[in-house]
Amino acid sequence: MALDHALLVSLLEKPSSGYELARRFDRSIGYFWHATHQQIYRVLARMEASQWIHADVRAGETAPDRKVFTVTKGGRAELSRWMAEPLDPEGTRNALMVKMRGAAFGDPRDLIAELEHHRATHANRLTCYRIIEARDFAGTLDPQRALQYMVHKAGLRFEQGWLEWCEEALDLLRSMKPVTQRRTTS
Amino acid sequence: MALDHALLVSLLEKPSSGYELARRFDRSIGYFWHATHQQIYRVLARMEASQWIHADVRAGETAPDRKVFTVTKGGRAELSRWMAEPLDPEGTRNALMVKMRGAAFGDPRDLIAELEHHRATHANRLTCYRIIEARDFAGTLDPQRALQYMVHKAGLRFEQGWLEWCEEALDLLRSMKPVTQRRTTS
DNA sequence: GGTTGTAATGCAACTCGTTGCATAGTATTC
DNA sequence: GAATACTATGCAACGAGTTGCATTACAACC
Repeated sequence: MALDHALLVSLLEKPSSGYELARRFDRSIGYFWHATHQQIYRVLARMEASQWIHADVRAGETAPDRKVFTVTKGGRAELSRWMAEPLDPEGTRNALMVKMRGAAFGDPRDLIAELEHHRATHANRLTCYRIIEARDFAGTLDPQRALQYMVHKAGLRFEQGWLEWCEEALDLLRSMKPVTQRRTTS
Repeated sequence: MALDHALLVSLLEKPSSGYELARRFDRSIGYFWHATHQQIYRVLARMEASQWIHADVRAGETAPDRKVFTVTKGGRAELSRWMAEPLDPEGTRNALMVKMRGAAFGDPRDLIAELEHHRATHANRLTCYRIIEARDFAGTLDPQRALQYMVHKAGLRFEQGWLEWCEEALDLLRSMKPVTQRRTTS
């Protein structure tokens, strides 16, 4: 599992409470890793028990006591251990691709609306990432920033890729005759 | 959940046994969906109970009785139901990106080997996909084929994207000074 | 003839991820 | 001053995914 390590990196970048992490995860590293507050709280509890992180309780400030977590030496050690361990490929999962192939067994044109929605989503994200790029990654960057930018660039690249693919797929679907009922090929 | 539906599509394309599905999943739809034989057997059992698929036991042929599954009318109905239901975005997860950001808290050059390995993997897959493209998707295609090709193209596009990104990231890492120990930014 | 390899199916146990709910204080709006 | 929304944390239960093991049969090798 790597949610642990994603959180360690995030906490090294900035010590935070669980709630704060949950929200930051919808941006930054979040392009490549999403987690709900539930998962985060559980993993934080586990990591505190393993003494990879240390909680600093700030009472009263806002509402219920805020627990701000910092990475300990043990946590840093665990992170380096994990960093050194080679990754295996990681299987992508994409239900849209399943739908594309499934479309052959119904009317392919029924997928048009879905694809248009995806195209719009990717276009939006792309715009958003470009704004962040201009704001946060202009000029010369220190090593940490440069690495973050490289991750950001992967985000840009993939949104762009999806966008182009959606266009291409829409062209295909629009060119197809309605109701191409196909039976199994067996 | 969509493993169910991925299997339905796969079975519509070609009725198969669990074992066969498990292997086919490492190719074709498998670029965008991976599952172990365990998951597959369990889902098949569940779907048989729901009468979405029907088992045809072929005894003796090979070793233990082979159960060849076919999609029933109920299964087709369920597939259309799912096809019509809109998808939500799907959060990607990529541990390599976590490592990239984590690299700022150790020696970034330690990641070079890892990235080279990824680059090689993506280059291999790309070659492999190109061979399949030339073999299976040349000339005019019927609607089902055309849809499969579109999925295949997504695979090509993303392998290409990763490959280029790996090159870019390697250039960055190689240009970085060894041992850039950084503390947290808090 | 015994070992190893591969096709084929499956159980059990565990961890990860998701969903729904609960609480509690603070801030804002009508 | 009551209702609504947001910050902040957490429990409980369930379902998805992973890992390790077990079984059976045929096929090939040495």
